Amino acid sequence: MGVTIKDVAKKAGVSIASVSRVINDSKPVAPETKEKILKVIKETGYKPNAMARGLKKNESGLIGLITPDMENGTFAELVKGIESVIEKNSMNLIVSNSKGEIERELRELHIFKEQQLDGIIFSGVKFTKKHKEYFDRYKVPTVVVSQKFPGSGLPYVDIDNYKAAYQAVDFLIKNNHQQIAMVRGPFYDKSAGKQRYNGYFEALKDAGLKVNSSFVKEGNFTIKSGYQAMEKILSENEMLPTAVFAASDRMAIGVLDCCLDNNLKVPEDISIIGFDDIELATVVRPKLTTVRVDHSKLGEKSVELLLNKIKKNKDSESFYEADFEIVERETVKKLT
Amino acid sequence: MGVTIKDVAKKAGVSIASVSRVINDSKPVAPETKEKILKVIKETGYKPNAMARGLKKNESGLIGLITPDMENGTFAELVKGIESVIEKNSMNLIVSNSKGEIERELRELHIFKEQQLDGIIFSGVKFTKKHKEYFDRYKVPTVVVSQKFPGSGLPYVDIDNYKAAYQAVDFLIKNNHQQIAMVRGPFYDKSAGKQRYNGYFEALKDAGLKVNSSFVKEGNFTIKSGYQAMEKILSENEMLPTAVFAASDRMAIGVLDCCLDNNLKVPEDISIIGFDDIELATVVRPKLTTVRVDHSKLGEKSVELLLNKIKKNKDSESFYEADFEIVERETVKKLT
DNA sequence: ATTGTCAATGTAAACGTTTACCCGTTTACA
DNA sequence: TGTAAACGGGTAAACGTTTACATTGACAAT
Repeated sequence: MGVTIKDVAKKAGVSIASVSRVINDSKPVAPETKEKILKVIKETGYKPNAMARGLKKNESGLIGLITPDMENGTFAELVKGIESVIEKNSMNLIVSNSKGEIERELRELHIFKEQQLDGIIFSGVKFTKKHKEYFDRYKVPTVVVSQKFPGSGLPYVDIDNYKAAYQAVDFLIKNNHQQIAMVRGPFYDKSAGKQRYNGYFEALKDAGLKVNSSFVKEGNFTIKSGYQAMEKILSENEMLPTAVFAASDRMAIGVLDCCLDNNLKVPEDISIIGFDDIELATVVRPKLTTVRVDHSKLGEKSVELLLNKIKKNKDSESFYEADFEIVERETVKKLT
Repeated sequence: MGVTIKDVAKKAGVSIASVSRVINDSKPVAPETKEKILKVIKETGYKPNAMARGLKKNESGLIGLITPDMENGTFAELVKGIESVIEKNSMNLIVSNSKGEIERELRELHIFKEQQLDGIIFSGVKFTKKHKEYFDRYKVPTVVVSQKFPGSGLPYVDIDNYKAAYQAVDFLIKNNHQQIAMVRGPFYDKSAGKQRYNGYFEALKDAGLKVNSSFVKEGNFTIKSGYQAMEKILSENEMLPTAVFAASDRMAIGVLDCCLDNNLKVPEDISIIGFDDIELATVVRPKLTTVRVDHSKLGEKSVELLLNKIKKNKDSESFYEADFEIVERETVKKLT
């Protein structure tokens, strides 16, 4: 179909080896020959066939990203970070949405194996026996992002979810809140969702506050689920919390919506703190106080770790924990 | 490295041809043989190498998406639509962000050619001579999405931007607004941004309203640019508009923010209508009245068109125009 | 018994590269 | 001047598939 290395070689009156050498400059070739070849390449618009090259060199130049959710507001930022370093290494990014379904996730992993991806950035929701089998068998270089999966042996890039949650709740406590509710995410093994809950729990405990189980409700990180969780908290408790910690900004927004719809003023009647600091957090009124996580950085770091792993760089870090920071905006009130 | 078709063949005591036949079921093979082969495949975890296959069959199973912006709130939805149909055809999606820079865009296109992508979904910002050269030379099947590029000869999937803008402004007029400002996007050729402005212009003209050039300011589709555009409108005019039409929801949110910061009540003092209906539109207070565009559908349709083009389906549509609809929320007030 | 047909399978070429190996010329140095 | 090293460049094998073509054997029809 297109023009191949043979065509170029013939037209330039050299062997295909020479052409290969100039396009990769893998070996010196005489200036005149080089020029001749370059000229033909320009004329014909020749592009080396990545599949043929990949087959031979056993690398595809492709990195895969599996996420459970592309609409959570952090995805774009994550991809931005990933792309920035992928681009520098002239690789390409394949994305795929598992929708949080294990079956789909596994299927994607297998497809990625077939496609001969050089590495995978994996933002899974759970690490099952099947995952283990997969990674044991195929050994595709992989790094986990925004999650940890201890015991999987996979390097990860994340923040310290426990610590971040602890500090968020502690921030509330320092503002004299005592009745603190939480809208948490689902629990899986040692997942981020679980860690954030642990942080909440310990912060309360350390402050000598009792944790009230009807104050914690589960959501699934969507705005709607945050709304519904807050509805439950409102209806099930006579004495309302003075503050709520949501395990994601989207859920926090749902909480906020719910409060507003129930004529609760934020932060006068009730304070809210979120998690992530997505763009939404700053456009909502009142603006959301939250825990800032630099997802773009997480993206960058995960590719860097992955690239190290691909190059079998033995003494490379096997994890990275990014900083976080509480950003005060308008949804937390200091009680007197 | 991994297990290949040869290994499977040897272990099953058959020829590689037979193995190939069962994994593709391209030709009948005796049930017992088949079973034997299948068993070995399962045992060894054999996966066909997509690069080898692709090289031979001259197709990669890869579709590329180029967008200028992944953080505009429509991207996730678009990709969702794209993925849903790509998945059905067991293909994979490569994404790439041009950041609206022509150079980068062109570079991506060339990389896509090298990677032997089967097709490209192109959301460009401008169609230059270099684009034309590229498509003329390489003939990679391509469909344009959320844009048109008449004269490029490329099929497109979009809405009728002119009509949609016209109706949005007409909606304002029907609510008795007469002083209508617009925050428009940048103009390129016959771009969507231009079309939306034309719709605004004509709607005013048809209603016998004069268009006031200090009422129209340019943004670049970000929230911030919307804010700044509105600041200009506010500062440059003694008599303020009673309504503003923003060419995207994000800019509309910027406008809203600016109004709020300037103690203008929305919609009491000023009405706003946006464009796109991204999720943000519903979480902002007051909730944004806007023109709903189904980006997920646009995504689906663009892959469908692309697949037709790849299969050289001659009598396939060469464009698709999706519906849109005005969704009334809380930012437009009916004047009396 | 001979031929023909058909199904199942095998053989080998081809896809477009990279690269180990080889060969011929030139250069450097004793 | 002779020999070795260095250099430039060509040949061909290999990467893991698919597939056209060839082969085999079984069975039916003559």
